[in-house]
Order: sequence, then structure tokens, then C-alpha cells
Amino acid sequence: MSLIRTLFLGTPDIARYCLESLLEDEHFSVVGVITQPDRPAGRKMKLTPSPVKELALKKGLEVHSFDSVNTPEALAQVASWRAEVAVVVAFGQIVSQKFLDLFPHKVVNVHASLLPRWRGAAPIQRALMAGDKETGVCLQVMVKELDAGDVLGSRTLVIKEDWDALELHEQMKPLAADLLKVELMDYLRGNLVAVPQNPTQITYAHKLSKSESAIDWTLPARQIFNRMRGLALGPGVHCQRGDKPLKILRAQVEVKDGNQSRGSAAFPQQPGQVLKVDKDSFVVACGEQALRVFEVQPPSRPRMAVGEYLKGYPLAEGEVLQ
RNA sequence: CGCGGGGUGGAGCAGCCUGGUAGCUCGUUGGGCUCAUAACCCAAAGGUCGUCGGUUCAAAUCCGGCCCCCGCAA
Repeated sequence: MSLIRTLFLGTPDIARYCLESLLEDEHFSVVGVITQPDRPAGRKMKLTPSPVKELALKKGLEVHSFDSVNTPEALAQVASWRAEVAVVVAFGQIVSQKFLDLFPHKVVNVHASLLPRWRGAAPIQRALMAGDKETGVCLQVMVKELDAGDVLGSRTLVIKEDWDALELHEQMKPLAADLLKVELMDYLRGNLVAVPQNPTQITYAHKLSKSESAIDWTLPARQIFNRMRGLALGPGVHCQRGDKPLKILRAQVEVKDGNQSRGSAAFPQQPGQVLKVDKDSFVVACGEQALRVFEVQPPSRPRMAVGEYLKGYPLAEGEVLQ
């Protein structure tokens, strides 16, 4: 069987992983790669290529970047590759109907959730923040409407309690690659029927906003915990201690209120109040239950275990965080 | 030159502005107390204050270069 001429569009690490697996698959021939333009990144704001571009260059593939793939020039380039199928993985640009028309029913997208749940930009993060017990990756046939295409297949992943966005992202990588290897091939051979999404179950994973990283102690501990996990890949969560921010990097929900054993039940239990300080953690009161914190990061400092933090930044029981 | 914050015994910090004896909370080692302990008491070891140069009678502290780290930003 002849090689399938494939165009790949993607940007971040998970896309790189999928591209890598396509390159290893003897059924596909990646004839072109499109990724986001180099962005200023890092401390020095140096122009940095995306992970996908890095890999593509290393493998000697033809890589192009456009501010938009929907411009006439970009579409002309796309057409010139004469690819049969386009694979889109976390590309970061909305593709137009004109782009889709170049590959009738042959633009597929790997999406990091079980559609129709979490359509949109931040499916991994939103699943964690919502406290979902399971999520997954799925392969959809792209249509103009965002993440609304018929679904070719999926892989389900049971979310472990202690996974954050980073871990979940890692777990999804091999599943995404497997989807491409199996379902995409079946689809192209005509052995797979795409299933429409159930419209009653649609939810949207809106882009993360900076304001979500501030901890609101009046929320239940569970929600703060989930938010911490979901935002771990990006801004993380932080509270205010005095006039300085303090990032909270690792914590768990404290089931009991935490201060009963000490006989100091007179604590008013104001949300944000430090209920208990131990050798390697401390407990903060929340709207419901409490949060036991294990790892933090003060301004201008690397992340550190709470045990270390307490040596240089003593914390008294009763102090209130904002 | 994108903006800002840091680098002080093994760990986390203070001291720097207003140069002049190396400080705090721990850890480590030895001793003591205790039925016992990660608890408590006593003692000790351990630092060319990131690095190179400058100013000065004198630099962790003031000035300049370089290295490494962190946040913002993407």
C-alpha cells in the first residue's frame, strides 16, 4: 500500500509527540508541517521555535509558519503539498472552511478531552478544575465549528486524585499517538464511521484567565485543590501572605478540621486562617474543610517544601492568608 | 539591550539603604535529661558572604563587568 501523504499541524509538546509517532508509522509520509510562528519566550524573550518545529527541523521536514493558515498564501502552500489528509494536534489557530475544503472529510484533530465535553482551548485544565473523575483524548473529523466534528474514536483515562495538569498531559501523549495509529488508519480505509457528538452533553473549556490563579479561601477546599491541579501547567495558584504573594504548588484536602486534637477548638475558623503548623506542612481553613499545604514558592525563590519554607518564613497558627 | 526580584556555614532566611566583631530558625556532631522521643537543656564543628575587578584605612554592605536562579510576559 502506498504511503499516505500527510500534512501535520501542531505546536506544543503533545503535538510533537504525535508527529514523532506519525513519522515512525510506515503508513504515513509527512510531506509538510505547519506550526505557530516563533514566539518570544523565556526570561530573555528570545524568539523560540515551537516543539513541533524543533522536531520537524531535526527530521528534515518542510516546516512553515503563518500568522494565519487561512490567508491565500498559506492556503496556496497547503495545496501545493498535495496531501491527502491533515492531522491537527493542539495547533493554536482556527482553521477556515477554505482550509477544510482542501481536504474533504480528511482533516482530523486530536483533542485532549472526551468530546463533546470540554470543547475549546483548555480541556485538560478544565477537566481537572471541574473535578472530573475521568477524561481522555479523542479523534474528530474537523468541521468549521470549534471541536464540533464527528468523533472517530477515543481513549478514556481515569484521573488519579494526585494528578495535576502536567501529569495528565503526559498520560495523554501515548493515547493520542495510539489514536492516530489505529483509528486514523481505519478511518482512511473506510472501516470506521464517525459518530456525531451528543449535543446535550456539550461543555466548553474556556481559555484560562490570569485572575483564576488567585486563591479564594471561601471556596471549599476541594475546589481550591482542583484549581491548583488544573493550573499547574500554567500560572499555578497563589494566595497573599501579608503584602507578598505565595504560590501553592502541592497540597491536599484535609478531611477533618485539623485543630480538634490540639484542644484549641476556640479558633474562629475564618477562611484563610492557618489552623495548624506541623513540621513539613500547614493547614489552612477554607470555605468547607481545609487545605494541607506541602510545597510553596515565595517571590523570587525557587519552589520549596513547606518544612524549608517555615525555617526562613516562620508561620504562626492563627495567621490569616488572603 | 522587554520589566522586576534573588545568590550569606549542609537547608530556609536576616544583615546591605545609614561600610567597621557572621546573626536567626533548623540540620549535623558530642554531652545531659527522660520509661521514651522527631520533645527539652548544654556544648561544638562548619561560611574566601556567586564570581572578577574598582573605591576605601576598612566592603556581605558602595560602584562596574560576568555566571547561575526566580517571577512577569509569551
